[in-house]
Amino acid sequence: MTTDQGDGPADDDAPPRRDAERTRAAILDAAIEEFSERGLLGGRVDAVVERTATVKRMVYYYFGSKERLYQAALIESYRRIRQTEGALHLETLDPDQALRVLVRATLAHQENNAAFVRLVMFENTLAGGAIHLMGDDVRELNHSVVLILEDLLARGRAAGVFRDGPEAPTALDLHQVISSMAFFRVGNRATFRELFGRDMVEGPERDHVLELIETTVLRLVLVDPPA
Amino acid sequence: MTTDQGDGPADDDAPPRRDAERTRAAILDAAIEEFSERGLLGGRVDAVVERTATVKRMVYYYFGSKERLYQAALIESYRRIRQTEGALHLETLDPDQALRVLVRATLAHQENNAAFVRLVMFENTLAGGAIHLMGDDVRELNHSVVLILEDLLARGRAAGVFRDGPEAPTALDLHQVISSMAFFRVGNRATFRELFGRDMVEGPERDHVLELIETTVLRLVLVDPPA
Amino acid sequence: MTTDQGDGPADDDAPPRRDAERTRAAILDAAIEEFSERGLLGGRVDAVVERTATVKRMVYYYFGSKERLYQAALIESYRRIRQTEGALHLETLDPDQALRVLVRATLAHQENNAAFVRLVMFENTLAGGAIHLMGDDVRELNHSVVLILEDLLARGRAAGVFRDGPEAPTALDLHQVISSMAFFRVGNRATFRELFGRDMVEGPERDHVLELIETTVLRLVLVDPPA
Amino acid sequence: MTTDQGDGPADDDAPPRRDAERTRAAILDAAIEEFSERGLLGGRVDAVVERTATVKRMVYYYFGSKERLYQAALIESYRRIRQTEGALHLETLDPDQALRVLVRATLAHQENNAAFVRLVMFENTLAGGAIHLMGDDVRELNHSVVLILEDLLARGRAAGVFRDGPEAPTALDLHQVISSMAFFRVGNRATFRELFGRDMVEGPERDHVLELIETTVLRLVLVDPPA
DNA sequence: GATGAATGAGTTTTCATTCAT
DNA sequence: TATGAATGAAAACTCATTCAT
Repeated sequence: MTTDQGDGPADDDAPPRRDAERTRAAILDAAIEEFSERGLLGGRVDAVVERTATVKRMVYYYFGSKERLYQAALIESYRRIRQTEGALHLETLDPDQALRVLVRATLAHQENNAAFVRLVMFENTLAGGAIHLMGDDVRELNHSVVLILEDLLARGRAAGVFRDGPEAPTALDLHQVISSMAFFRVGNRATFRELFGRDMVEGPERDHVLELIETTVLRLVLVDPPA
Repeated sequence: MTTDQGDGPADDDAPPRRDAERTRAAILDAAIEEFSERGLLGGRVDAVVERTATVKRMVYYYFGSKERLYQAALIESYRRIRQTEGALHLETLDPDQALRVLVRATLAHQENNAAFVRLVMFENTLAGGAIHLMGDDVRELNHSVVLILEDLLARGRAAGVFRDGPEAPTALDLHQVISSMAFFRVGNRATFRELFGRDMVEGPERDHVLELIETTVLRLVLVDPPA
Repeated sequence: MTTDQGDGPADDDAPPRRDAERTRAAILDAAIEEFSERGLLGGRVDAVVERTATVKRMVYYYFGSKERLYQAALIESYRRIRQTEGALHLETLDPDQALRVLVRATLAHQENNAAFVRLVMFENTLAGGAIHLMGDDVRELNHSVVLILEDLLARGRAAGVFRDGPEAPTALDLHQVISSMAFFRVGNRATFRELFGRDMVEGPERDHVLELIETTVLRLVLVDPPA
Repeated sequence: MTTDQGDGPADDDAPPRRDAERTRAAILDAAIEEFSERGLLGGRVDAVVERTATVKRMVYYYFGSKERLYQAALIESYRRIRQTEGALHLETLDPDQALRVLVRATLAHQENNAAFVRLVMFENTLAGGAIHLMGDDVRELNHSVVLILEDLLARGRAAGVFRDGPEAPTALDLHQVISSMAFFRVGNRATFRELFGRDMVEGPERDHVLELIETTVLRLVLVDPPA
């Protein structure tokens, strides 16, 4: 996103190349790791630096404070997600198939971005809650998911396969349900495995869990769910 | 947990005598608050004590270390839940009604015990995850919910109102789905409100959200869900 | 020394028998252990109590303070040594044989009373040094060893087997040499073994070390030492 | 150990610049003093720092923990001894003269390095004993003394002045005997003075004690000791 | 831009000792 | 005489941040 690797341009002859950006990016990477593992309060600036080739002073040079570094890590995390999404081309699929694909994609995505999930969990545990999320772009980004769902629902209702009427779930409802189960799967994995012996992310029960979540969502919207 | 052991006298209103149990319980209460607000890493022993009439030394007198206090707080939190549960008498209700009541009770409970939810979230964010939950009693306690669900499912299937067969959800499946949505509602409330403008816990959308969750669970198990 | 075990007298019918003395003695025993392992500064009152059936308050009841308890432990330790000594009947042996016996007895004694040796070492490491040894009885007790040596030396000189004259060692000289080697053997055992691989107290080199020390002392006083 | 690494400039009298080595060395010096006076358990990090121009934080910056600082002090102490030794040129002296010089040098050395003796005493009083001495360099260093003694003994035996045969003392034997008396003189000085009125280190009996120790060692090895 | 040394305020933990019964 | 609870002072250790080069 920021580093300019490889095909790089212009001033390659200046001995200290764009090390600035590289250093900044390296710190950010390390911060995402550190904070996603221990949160804002538990994460240590020293630990961030140790994951890096630079020294502590640079953190303050580039980010000013631990808190601002945390915020930068959070935003960067959201940004990376946006890149991954989008390319599902759900509009070419039947509504119910499209919904299945979306659910599976969401699950896969959070599975591959546990760091992101953890960051959001930490964010929610902070006093005021969600304080560091400022920025309309983040809000806008997340809204796009709702738009996709809205289109999906409209097509499904038009086709008569999705429920309609005042009782039927809205796009935001669907997003809430999907997010709930996707988050819980990754975020509460440890506790759930410890207490009930089920690993929702890896191992033999993984497929069953994915099926379960997909089914739950589909039965919520389908007019005529399969037995 | 409370005082008045056996031979204890009547005058409970006497000036606060030296009372080990009372002191211990007060520290534990304060710890649940503090840790649920800031987590193990963020919580401070000083802050725990400030919520109390005792001094810091007593924390170490009774609990040994900050970590052991945290663990005690976690276990006590689980214990309190058990007390609330159980008294629902679900066996006297029709299966589908019973399931509705159970869902609503779970939602209400977590709503009233945000501290508990937050503690579990913090627990899941810790390195190894769920490390502090050791103790079979906690595991056993949580298992009771699954047993209740199993009975419920059996009755519903016998009555022909709940789905049956290899595709049908198990008791643990149901528990996972219910927990997912109950946890997300309380645990991710801040982020969700910030990003989508919906407050899942209080305010005008509260009822809609409760309906949504109940419907999601019911449609998952009902053979013939209402339109 | 203090406890009154068994053949005990008088008021045996009073239900709480001489528990006072028993408690005091138990604390003293525990204190000797604790302080000989960790010294005055390193020893903890809690640890003393844990080696006992009583509680911490009793330490203060009987001894007033940690320091006074330490002092009591030190004195008691010296007292116990006195009991062991004395019964060697060296006067019935030839002077050189008597000296050999005395050396061996000293070595054996310190080997069996590592706690005592350690207490003395700790005492010497304390700031002022030997501050807690006050009491003429202790001084007198130790002087008895010198008297024994003086008698021994006189007999040996009279018999012409021990060196005489201004160059010859005095009784105190002998005591110093014997004590040096006896103390070092027990007190510096760990370091010496670590650095030179020789265990001076146990194992295959033990006999050699005992021989060495005996020889060193004997050659110092004998007029005509064996080749 | 000292500063002025390589490119360093000339002005050594400039105001105390930021100098890592200097700070580290100052802390180490202070630690040797503090720990030799009070031991690992009794020594306080605050007290170490007070002997210094730096602050407590630096102890942890450079040494990590109190225990590691103690260990560094112990090793540094051993290192300093090595520097003092070696330059005796014993090989140019007659064997018996050389042994006398070595004994006197050892005594003088420990007299001038009471801190070292005390550190070793403390080390021996610690639970496991000599635990902090790890490091082959320390072991190797100490072994050099034995090598010197071995050379000395060989020369003396060849010259017919030192005892030979299975009964004769080994180099390690000699080292043990010398160390015993040198250690006792400094380490048990306080107790010995208190109990027997003899100050082995200073005062009128000093010379007598040095003579005594020298004689004891010499008579152990000489074939034909003087009357 | 980059770097290692330095720092002060805070945080957990320990420990001898006293209180109330 | 015995006991468990309580406590304040001090100790070890941590951490975000800044200084000097």
